[in-house]
Amino acid sequence: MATIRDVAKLAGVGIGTVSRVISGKGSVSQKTLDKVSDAMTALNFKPNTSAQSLSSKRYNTIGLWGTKSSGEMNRATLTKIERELQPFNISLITTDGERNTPNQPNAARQSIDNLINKGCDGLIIWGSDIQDYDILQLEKEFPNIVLLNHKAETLVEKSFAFDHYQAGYIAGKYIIDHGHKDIAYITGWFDTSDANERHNGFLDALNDNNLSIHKNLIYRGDYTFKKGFEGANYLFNQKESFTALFCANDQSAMSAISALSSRGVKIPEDISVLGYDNMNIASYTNPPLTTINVPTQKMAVSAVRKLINLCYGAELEVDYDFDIELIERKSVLNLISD
Amino acid sequence: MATIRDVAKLAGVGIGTVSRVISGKGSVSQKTLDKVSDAMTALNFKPNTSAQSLSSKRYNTIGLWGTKSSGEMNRATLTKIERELQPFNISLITTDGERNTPNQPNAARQSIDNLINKGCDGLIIWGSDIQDYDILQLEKEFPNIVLLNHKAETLVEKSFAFDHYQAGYIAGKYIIDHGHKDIAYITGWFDTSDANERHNGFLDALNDNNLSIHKNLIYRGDYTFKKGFEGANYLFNQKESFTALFCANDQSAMSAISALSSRGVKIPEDISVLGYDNMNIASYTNPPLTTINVPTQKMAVSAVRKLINLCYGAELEVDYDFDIELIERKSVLNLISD
DNA sequence: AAATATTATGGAACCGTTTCCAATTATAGA
DNA sequence: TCTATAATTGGAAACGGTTCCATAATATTT
Repeated sequence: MATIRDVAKLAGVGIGTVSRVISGKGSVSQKTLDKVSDAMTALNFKPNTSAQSLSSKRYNTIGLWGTKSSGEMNRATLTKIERELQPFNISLITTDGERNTPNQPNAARQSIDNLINKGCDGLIIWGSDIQDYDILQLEKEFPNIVLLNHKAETLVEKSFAFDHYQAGYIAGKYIIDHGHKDIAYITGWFDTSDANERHNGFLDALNDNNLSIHKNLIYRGDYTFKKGFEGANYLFNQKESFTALFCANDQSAMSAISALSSRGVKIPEDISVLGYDNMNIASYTNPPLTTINVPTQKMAVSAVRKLINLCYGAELEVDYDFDIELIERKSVLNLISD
Repeated sequence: MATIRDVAKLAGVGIGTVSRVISGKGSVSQKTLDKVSDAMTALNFKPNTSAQSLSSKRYNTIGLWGTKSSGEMNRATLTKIERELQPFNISLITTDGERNTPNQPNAARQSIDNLINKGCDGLIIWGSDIQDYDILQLEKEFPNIVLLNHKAETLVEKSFAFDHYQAGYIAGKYIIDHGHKDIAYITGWFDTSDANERHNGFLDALNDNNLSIHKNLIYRGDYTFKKGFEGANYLFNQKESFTALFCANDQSAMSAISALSSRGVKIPEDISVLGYDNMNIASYTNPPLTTINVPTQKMAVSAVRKLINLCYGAELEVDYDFDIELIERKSVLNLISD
């Protein structure tokens, strides 16, 4: 591999000049620029990134921290993120992060530190798999972070999330407004604040309308197809009947629909089902799934842009306002005739 | 940040000794080891990865090259890969790679070179988005590569794939063995050799049994839900009727089932549907989808291990034999009474 | 106890950049 | 033409590790 010195020698200039050409900073006359460029192509010179990082303390790399439980972290979003990074020639390092456990109360922070230590200029923290306290602490020591799909109160500028409470509320309101009074609910996994907010929003919407869910009609799910399927069967077997079912995500909604359909239940005539996420597939279930659109990709784009701004100073358009939209398809029946 | 020299000074030893402690190579007496370890924790010393890479030419990083079109690259597989890497403390850099186009005949190679240039010890090439010729050329210059979900004839040791032709053949055979003669087919996207092999395998199975598909019953899909849905509607409207439908992947199979179901078609009584991929959701469709299991995660694990072996010499168990398994669920009816 | 082999240690040189400053050259103004 | 100013240039020093060799300390053999 050719080094900067080889280039300098061939071009008949000093190494400082070559460095200036590489970075595009500092002034170089057109004549020398040409000489150096020629030498670089002649030698197929590629700057050594380790050397660059070592001396500049700039890594041109950002880290993505998230855990397997952040299931939404799908390839499409990852691609979106990479697309934003590409023009700046910034790499993305992904991690399979750890969550805190009673046994390892610092697991999250430690896996984050590991990631930083690999040489990241900044970090995207995906999801709510880490406590706010830890986030704030981290941010003090390492300010180049951005939160995706999670909001920390004192870090609004760096938080890219929508209002989960409101989203839950909208879901509840929609079901009520369609005349349903007997409602069942397959929950998600209650390990993050966001999940709890959505949950509370949903329940509050019912409360505010003097409705409540019979405790036998709440099934504790975990976002998986499996639990959605099992949950629907469980609920169907209760003596309490229901006309509407809210599922904490589309995956459980889809498998719940399958479970119910295969028992001869007509969706939505017998039971309405409302999902949450608006996955690609939601338009292609039978019936097409009414659900709540989660603007993950938009949030991801803005989060990355903000991070680029923090790390490298580039001024990019950043959005903090993410619409929660209820996508009306065919899986919820309106019981109110007007 | 503390450096190796700070540690050396505090521990009262030379920098070489500290380096030996870090790497665990070379001999260090227990006494000095303790002194150095203490100093390292006291100073919260973390070796600088750039400096390490610069001087050792080892990056502890591998790159994952794949394009958005390799849709299977889902979070679950990515997590599997990261899990294999973690014990060795190796990072993963992902890219959104480019494919060659008539305008940019070297796009793929160039995006690979970029990735290598970021500092990778090795590369996972995911999918068939690059021509064999380019792969062989690359491998000559940069031998630490491994192919995932693609087989290059002269690179068997580095190829981790199953036999797509056979998989297609099995699919065709299964449908025939269940007595179907009027068969429809929603294809995939014919841009990779693997897709073509699967296609040929499927068609050959029919051929070998003196069956063929009416040209009106072949719909050119692209693996998306959308095309599966549209394809099913298109096929249903043809005057030629059919009792079985093969879809090139589960996504199209699922949306095809939805489309047909919503038109009152009973699956599998009226039309049988066979998928391909065995996605998580396949067990939870209505009816549960009979499909062909693609051992993506197993292949990924072996591919990574082989790569670790190539890059770092570790001897790990590597598998080259990936079963193609037809998962029998409820979406294909047996017309043969016996 | 002396000779020899083995283990442990220190530190200079090096990896390939960036940074910074001093020196040189070009340009503009008087 | 002579300064003053600005643009351009060269290269030493620094970034923080690894490597390697010479040397010192210990253990083993005779």
